[in-house]
Amino acid sequence: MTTDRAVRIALVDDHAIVRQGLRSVLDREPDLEVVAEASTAGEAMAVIGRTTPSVVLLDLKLSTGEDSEGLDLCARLTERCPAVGVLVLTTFLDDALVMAAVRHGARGYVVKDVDTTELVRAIRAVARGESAFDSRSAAAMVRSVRVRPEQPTFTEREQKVLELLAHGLSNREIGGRLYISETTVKFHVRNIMRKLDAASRAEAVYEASKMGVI
Amino acid sequence: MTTDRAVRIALVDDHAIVRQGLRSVLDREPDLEVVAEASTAGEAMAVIGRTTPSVVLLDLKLSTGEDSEGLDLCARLTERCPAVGVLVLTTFLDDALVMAAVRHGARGYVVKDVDTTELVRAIRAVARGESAFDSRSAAAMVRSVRVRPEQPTFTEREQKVLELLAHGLSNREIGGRLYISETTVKFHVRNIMRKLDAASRAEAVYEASKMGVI
DNA sequence: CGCGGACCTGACCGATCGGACAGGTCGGCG
DNA sequence: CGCCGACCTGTCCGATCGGTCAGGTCCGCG
Repeated sequence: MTTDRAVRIALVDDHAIVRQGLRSVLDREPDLEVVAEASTAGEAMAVIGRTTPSVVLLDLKLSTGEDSEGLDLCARLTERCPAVGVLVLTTFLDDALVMAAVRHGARGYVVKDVDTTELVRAIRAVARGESAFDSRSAAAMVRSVRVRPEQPTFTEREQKVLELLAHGLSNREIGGRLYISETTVKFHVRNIMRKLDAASRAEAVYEASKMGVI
Repeated sequence: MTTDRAVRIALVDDHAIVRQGLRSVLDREPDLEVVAEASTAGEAMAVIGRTTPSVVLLDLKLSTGEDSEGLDLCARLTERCPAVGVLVLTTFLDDALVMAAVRHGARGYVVKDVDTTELVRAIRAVARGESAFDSRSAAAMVRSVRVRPEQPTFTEREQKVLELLAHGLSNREIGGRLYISETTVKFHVRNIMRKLDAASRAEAVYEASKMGVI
């Protein structure tokens, strides 16, 4: 009768051996129950729809070797079944991949060589609706998000201009908003572009956005 | 003789009571040692330079009530002393603030009402050079990073144009790069702007960058 | 076999941009 | 005091953009 209280888990990994290993690890935990397995994205969608797990352990590298298949599955899963939490479980750590997984709806990211207690802890966290990242994955997110140290500094005025620039305002409109002339705005825009080494306002906005200045 | 192996900690919080509370909690852990306290940013910089802690517990809300003071301190700390790990410890959870802290060099973020074991675990993780976020902070990062579900889809061509757009190329240059005419590029740019509801290419790049399309 | 979608191309025009001049004020700092 | 940096203003011009017409091909889907 622990069934209705147990965390229902689906395993999505193209390696049967890995699934078997996970199953044996998780079977030792009385509150965890593996209710489904799948080796491909299509299979996963079908079986998950039937078995309604609360957590999906997903290896992004599926048969095709393309990450996109796993990411795509991740996005479709979280869209169709918002109740299920996707916990990505991969062999290698890739900074960009962590970010990509999160963008596609994953609620956690764990590298396969963490010890089992940490994996189990992550699963329980995701089941509770929380997020779970092992320390290296968290570090990867930090690296992806953190600004570069050589970040140029902007004056207050440039900062304001930059924000309005990003929102698509023309020089004249920015001038009106800041009570300065269009010419002055062009002056600031030029300085901004110079500092960011950008060839156009579009690139300036891109660089500034990347480094979190906006 | 545990001193040279202990994690040296600095407490930066403008409330003496909070510092006292933290100190009593951390004193119970034999491997943790509070070596410095500070209530203002200036004080913190001075005392941290002298006592060389490996972890700084930082409350972003300092006396001024402005987050910027704490963020600024965070940035200066991590710049001047890359060896110290800043673990942000705040009362309230603010999605934007988590991101801001990370951007300014923080290696962890914990809300004050976590239980002490989790706090201690986070401190040890940061001391080891790892990252540490409690589950709600991690969730905040996820929310900040995740794309909105209403994200428009771009055709392959639009995707390419968008990338070159972000790198500051003009329509003509993009056309040259993709072996299509300038007119065609303008056609794609218009569609991109329409999909992103942007008034200019600059705003289009900003929106696309925000949602991780580029 | 039509229909739509993605993709491609042309011409035209006013608005805007990017860059180059040439100025100005104000406060801080040596 | 003179210098510098942030900020402000102007004029001029060619390049580019944003928008609007008008067309076209190719392919998949009903």
